[in-house]
Amino acid sequence: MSFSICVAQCTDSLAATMDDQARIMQSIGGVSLAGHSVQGGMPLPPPHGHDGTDGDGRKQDIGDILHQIMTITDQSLDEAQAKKHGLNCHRMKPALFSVLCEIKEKTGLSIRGAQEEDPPDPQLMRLDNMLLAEGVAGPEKGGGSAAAAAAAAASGGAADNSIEHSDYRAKLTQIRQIYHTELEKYEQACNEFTTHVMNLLREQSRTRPISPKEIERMVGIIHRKFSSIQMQLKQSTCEAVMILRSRFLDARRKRRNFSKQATEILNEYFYSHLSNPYPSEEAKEELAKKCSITVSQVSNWFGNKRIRYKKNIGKFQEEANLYAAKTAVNAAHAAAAAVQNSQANSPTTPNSGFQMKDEEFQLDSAESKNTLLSNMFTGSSGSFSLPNTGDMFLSMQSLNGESYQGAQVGANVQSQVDTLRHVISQTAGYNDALAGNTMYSPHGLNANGGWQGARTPCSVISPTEGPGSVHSDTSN
DNA sequence: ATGGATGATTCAGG
DNA sequence: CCTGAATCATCCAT
Repeated sequence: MSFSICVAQCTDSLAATMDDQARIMQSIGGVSLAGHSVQGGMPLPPPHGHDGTDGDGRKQDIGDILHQIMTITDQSLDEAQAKKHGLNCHRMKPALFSVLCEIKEKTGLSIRGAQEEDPPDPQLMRLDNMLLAEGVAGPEKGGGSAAAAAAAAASGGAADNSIEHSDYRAKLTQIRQIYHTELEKYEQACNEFTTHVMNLLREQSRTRPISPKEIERMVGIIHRKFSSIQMQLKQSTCEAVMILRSRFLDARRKRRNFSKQATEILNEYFYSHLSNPYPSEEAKEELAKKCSITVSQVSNWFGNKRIRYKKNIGKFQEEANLYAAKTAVNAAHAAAAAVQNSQANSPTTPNSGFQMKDEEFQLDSAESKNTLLSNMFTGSSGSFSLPNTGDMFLSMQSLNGESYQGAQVGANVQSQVDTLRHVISQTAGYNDALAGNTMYSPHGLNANGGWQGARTPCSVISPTEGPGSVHSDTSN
C-alpha cells in the first residue's frame, strides 16, 4: 500500500506508453526521412522565410530538428526550454508538423484507442461493497459502529464485551483512517500526474499532432492504472478488516468465568424460581446489571442451567439446598423488615410501594421456603411422612420415570408451610399467601421433562429486587 | 495432562 | 424470536 509503489507503477506504465509513442515517432521520422524529405521525392510545404532552393540546407534543417527532438530529453530543463522554444520557432517546424499529421492519418494512429468504456470491475465492486458494509468506506460516523454493532448482535447484548468492542472499534477506525489517507494520497497523486501529463501533451501538441481524444485516452490510461492500485489498497484493507474481525470473533468465543458473586446471584434467582426459572426480560436486565454481565449472558446462563439442572437434578441438590436456604433466610429477613416497616407505618396509611410488591413477594417467599424445605427433606432419610396433599397427587401424576425430586418437594410442601409458618407468622399479610397459595407444585417440571409454564416468563422479580433489596444485603 | 465445569455457539422446533 | 439440545472451546482443580 505504498504511495511510492503506486507512483512508480504509474510512471512505469506511462513511461512505457510514452516510449511507444516515442518509438512510433521515431519510426515516423525515419519513414519521413527515408521516403520523402531526404530522398527529396515529396514536396514539403513552403517553409516560411525561406525560398527552399538550398537542398543541402533543407536536409540539414530536418536533420537538425530531428536531432534536437531526439536529444531534448538529455538536456537540462533550461536548456531544453530554450531548445524547445527554438524548435517551435524554427522555420521548418510547420513542415515537420504537417508531415507528422499526414503520416499519422495514413497509419491510422488516431483511430487507436476506440476501445474505451470498460465495464465496472466486478471485483472492485465487491471490494467496495465489502468496505461499505464493514464501515471502512462510506459515511464517517455510523459505519464502523454499524459493523461493530452487527458483531455485537452476533454475540448478543448491547453493552456486550465493552472492552473488546472498543478495542475492535479502535482498530477498525485505525484501518479506516489509513485507508482514507492512502486513498486521498492516491487520488491526489493521480490528479497531479494527470494534470502534469495533460500539460505535457498539450505542450507537445504544438510540435506533434495530438488530438484531444488522445489526451483523453492517456488520462484514461492513467486513471485505470491508479484505480488498479486503488484496488490493491482496497483489497488489503479488506484483508485487514477480515483479520481483525476474525480475531474479534475468536476473542468473543473465549470464555471467562463469571465472578463468584455473579454466579451466586444467578443461582439464587434460579433456585428461588425453580418452578419457573424463566426470568422475564426485566428480571434478566436486573440480573445482568447486578452481575455485571449482559442480558444475553444471563439468558445463556439460564439456558445452560435449566438444561444441566434437568439432566442431573441429583447433582445439583446440594447447590439447591444451599441457595434455597439462603433465599429462605433472606425471605425471613425481608419479612422481619416488612414487619418493622409496617409497624412503623401508620395502619391507615400503608406503604403503597411495598403493597404493590406484596403478591410477588408472597409467591417468592413461599417458593423459597418450598425449595429450602424440600431440599432439606429430600436430602434426608425420607422419614418425613406427609399428608397426601393435592400437590403430592399432582406431582405424582406428573412424574415420569426419571424420578424427579419434585415429588418429594410437593409432598413436603404442606408441612413446610406449617413448619415455616411461624417464621413469618408475625408478618401481617403473609399468612394468607402461605396458607392458600397453590404454587407449591413440584417446581413445575412436567412429565416431558419441561418446566410447567415454560415460555411464560415469570415476571416476578426475585426477592432480591424487592424494596428492601434483601439479597444484596446478605449475599456477601 | 486430564476430566469435569462452564460460558458460548449452533441448530431445529414451536 | 425464544427455547432446548448438542456441541465447542476454554477454564480450572486435581
